[in-house]
Amino acid sequence: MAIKNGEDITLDKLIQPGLLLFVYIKPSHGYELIQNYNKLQSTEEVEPGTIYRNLRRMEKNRLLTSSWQISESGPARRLYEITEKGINVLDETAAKIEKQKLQVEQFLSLYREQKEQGGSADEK
Amino acid sequence: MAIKNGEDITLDKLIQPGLLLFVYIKPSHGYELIQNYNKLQSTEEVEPGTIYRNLRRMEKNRLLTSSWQISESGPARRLYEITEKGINVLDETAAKIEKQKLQVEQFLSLYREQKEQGGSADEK
DNA sequence: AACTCTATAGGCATATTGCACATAAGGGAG
DNA sequence: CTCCCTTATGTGCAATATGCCTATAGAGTT
Repeated sequence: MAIKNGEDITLDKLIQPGLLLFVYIKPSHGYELIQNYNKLQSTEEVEPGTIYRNLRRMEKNRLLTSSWQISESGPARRLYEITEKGINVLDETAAKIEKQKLQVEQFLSLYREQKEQGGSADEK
Repeated sequence: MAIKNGEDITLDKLIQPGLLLFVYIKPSHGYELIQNYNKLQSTEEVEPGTIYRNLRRMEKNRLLTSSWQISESGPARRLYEITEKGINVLDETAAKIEKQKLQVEQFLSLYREQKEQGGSADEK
């Protein structure tokens, strides 16, 4: 979460973990990852610029490597592949996400609990 | 996720949703919320400064209201209560978090699927 | 020549955090 | 009384990440 307005509460979009996983499944380039990401994930769309910057960042951090591929049609594309380090980080991140899932479930169960109990007596 | 190092992938800590829910359950002040938050949630600890700033921000956005309470022992504390708007935002946020849970589950299932299939032939 | 699609990327303003530090009340030890 | 610890709230600064907009460029179509 970053800019926008500060008014509404935004949630994590798992950009880096998602990209890392996609590239792990199949080496790919930015434009394709944008398509995949925005079709698969059930959240708001992510800016192309954000995707590209995250890919460059992950390459800088040696989670990915890239090489230019000349395609028969259209401009050259940067093909990303995951590194050993990237796989390790992916594994660690998956573990963190499991914890986050617990956290999310904890939030939702607390929320529902409160809605059920407080809802009847405190009907406004 | 914000500062730190840029090296490792950080996940959302649900600070605002968590605080909003806690205050919804019981009006409370910052110091107490820090204790609750850092004890209940299964993630890394959150800076006191971050908690206080989020509370002030949510008050500015009219999700919370605060009033000074003088306690018998120790300095005055700012007691936060949730507003109507805050409850609405909490409800909306809970809906978003349900979606995020799906997203998280989607990530984990894709991840495990890939680990099982790729794992046997590619044992490091 | 103009337009569209593919493909990558940077500038700028804004938002948020981590770390450190400041402030302040009250209580206990010496 | 002074020093220190706990409670309690907050700010300044640098760093980081994103949204929105714009630039660049190859290749094919009209």
